[in-house]
Amino acid sequence: MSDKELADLIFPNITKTIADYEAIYPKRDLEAGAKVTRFAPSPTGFVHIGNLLQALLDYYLAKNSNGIFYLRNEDTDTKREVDTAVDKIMEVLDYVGFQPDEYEYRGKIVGNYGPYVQSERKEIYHAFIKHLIEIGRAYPCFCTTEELDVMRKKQEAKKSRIGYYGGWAKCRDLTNEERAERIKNGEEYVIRFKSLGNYNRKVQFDDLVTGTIEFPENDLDHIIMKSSDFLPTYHFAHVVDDHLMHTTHVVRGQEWISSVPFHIELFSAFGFEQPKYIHNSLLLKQEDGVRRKISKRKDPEALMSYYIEKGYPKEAVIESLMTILNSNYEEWRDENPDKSYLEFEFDPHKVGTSGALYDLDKLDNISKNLISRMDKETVYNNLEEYTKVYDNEFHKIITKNPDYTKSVLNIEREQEKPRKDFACWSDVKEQIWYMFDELYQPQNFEWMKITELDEIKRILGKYMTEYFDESDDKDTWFDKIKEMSTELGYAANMKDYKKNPENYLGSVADISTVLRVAITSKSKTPDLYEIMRLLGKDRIISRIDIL
RNA sequence: GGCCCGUUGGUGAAGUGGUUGAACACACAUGCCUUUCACGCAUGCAUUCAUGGGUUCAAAUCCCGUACGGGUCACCA
Repeated sequence: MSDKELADLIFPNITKTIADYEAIYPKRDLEAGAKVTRFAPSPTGFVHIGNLLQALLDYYLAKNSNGIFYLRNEDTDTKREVDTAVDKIMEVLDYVGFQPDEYEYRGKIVGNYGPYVQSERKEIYHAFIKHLIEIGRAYPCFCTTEELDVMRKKQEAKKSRIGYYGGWAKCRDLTNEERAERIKNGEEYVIRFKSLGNYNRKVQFDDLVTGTIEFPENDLDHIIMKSSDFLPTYHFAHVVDDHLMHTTHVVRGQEWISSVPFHIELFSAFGFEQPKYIHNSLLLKQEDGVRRKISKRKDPEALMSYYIEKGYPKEAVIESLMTILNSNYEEWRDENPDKSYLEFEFDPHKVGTSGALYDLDKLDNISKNLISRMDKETVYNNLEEYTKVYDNEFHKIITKNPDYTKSVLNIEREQEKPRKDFACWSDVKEQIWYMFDELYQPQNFEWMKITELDEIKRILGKYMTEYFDESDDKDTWFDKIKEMSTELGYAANMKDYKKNPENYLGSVADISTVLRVAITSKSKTPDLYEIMRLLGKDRIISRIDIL
C-alpha cells in the first residue's frame, strides 16, 4: 500500500491540496519591509499583562512598518476553552487601542486570510497533514497514553533521553498495510510527524531578542494531530497558519524557544520560509526576596482587568510596558513628549532576556505625569467615562454640573508645573469628594496643631466677620489671613516664626490649616483659595456653622 | 536528570576591551522652597558589575569552570 493510499484512507474527504491553498492565500501585497504580526492568544478566560506585552510588540512592529497586525484565536485546546474569553480579549485590545487589521469576532470575518479561528481551519490543517503523509513525513500512531507512560518510565530507568524517537518510536516502522488494518478496526490514533533529524547535529537560528541560539536538531516524532478531536497541536497550527497568513514576525513567550528546532524541521518539510522569531521573557514578581512568575491567582496586577478596573489611562500602561521593552524609551519620550510611541525606534536586542519585574510604582509615576499634563476637558471626559462604568453614584454627582466639576479638576492643573495627584481614575474621588455636598461628611476633622475647639472658633469667627470677602483676589485674600494671624498672636511670616517660635502662638500656617480643615475636613488639599472660590460663600458658611 | 537561556543598585536598566570616578528613570532618605499636602530644586543611595580562574598593557565587557535563577522535555497552548 502506498503512502498516497494511506493518506486517502485517513482523509477521504480532503480534496484541496497545498497548492490550492497557496493560491487562495497569496503573498500579501505590502511595501518592502512591512511586517506582518499576529496576536494569538488561547481563549482561557484571562488576559495577562504578559500577553499584553506581546500584543504591544506585535502591534508596534506592524504599525511602525506599515504592516499588518491581525488577531488569531488559538482555540485548539477545547478542554481549556472558556466562552467569554474572546470578549475579554476584544475588551483589552479595545482598551489599549490595538485595533487588529484582520480578525474574526462573533461570526464576522475581517480580512482575506481567514478563518482566524483555528477550530474553523480543520480542513486546511488536514490537507497539510495529508500532504505530509503522502510524502512519507507523517504517520498514524496507535500508542495509548498508558503505553507511552511505560515507555517514559523505561527511558528514565535507563537514563536515556525521554521522548518518541528512533527505536522508541514503535509505530514509525509499521507497514502501511498494518496501519490501514488498525484504522479500519477502529483503533484510536494520532498523527505524528516523522523526523529526519539527528540529535548529534546542531541547528542554529536567530532570535531577534536573544541572538543566535544553537540547539541539537529535533529528532522527536511529535504529535501534530490529536486523536480526540482531530485538531492539530500548537506546533502544527503555528507552521500552517503563520505560513498561509504570511506572518513575518512571530512574537511569543520564551516557553516556546526550545521547540523551535521542531518548528524548523516542520517548515523545511513543507519547503516553507520561516518567520523571524521574537521570544520575550516572562514578567516576574518578587516576593520574600525570591523571583517567581507573576501568577493569575496570587497577583491581581497580573490581569489586565486590574488596570481597566482601577482606571489607568491606556497610555500609561503602554508607556510603562514600552519602558520594560526598551529602557531607552524613557529618554526618547522625554525628548519627544508629543510623538506617538509608534514612532519610537525599537531595538529588539535591547529587550531584557531575563524576566523583568513589573513595577507598579513606576506605572503610578508615569500615569501621574501623564494625567498632570492633560487639560481639564480631557480629565473630565476620562473620569466621566470611567465612573459611568465603575462608580455610578459618583458619575451622577460629577455630571450634574460639568462646568463645576471641570473647575474642581482644574485646580492647579493648567499651569507650568501642574499637580500630580491622580495615577488612575479611581484615585480621583478620594481627592475631590469634599468639593461635592452630596459626599461631604465631615466626620473626621483632621485638625493638626490647633485642636482646641475654643481657639478654632475664635479664629473662624474673626475670619468670617472681619476678613472674609468673596471678591478678593488671591493676594488680598492671603494678605488678610496674614494680617489676621498677626492680630491673633500668630506669626504672619514663616521665617519670623522659625527664628523665634516662642514669640508666637503659632504661625500663619496653623491659621491656614484651621481654615482648610474647617472647610474641607482635610488637612491636605490643593490651593485653598481656589477651593473657597469654587465652594462660594454660602457653602463655606454652612460648613463652618456645623462646628 | 538532558537541552537551552540568563545573573550590573530596592526596581527597570545603560554599557559590545580603554573619555565609567558604572548613565538615565522609578523608589527611598535628607535638606531647601512653601499657608497644608503635592509640585519643583539640591544632595545622598553599587569602592563595583553572582563567583573562581584565564587572556590582555587594560575586562562589567573575551574564554573556561562553579553557584544560583528561569524555560523546556504533554493528544496545553
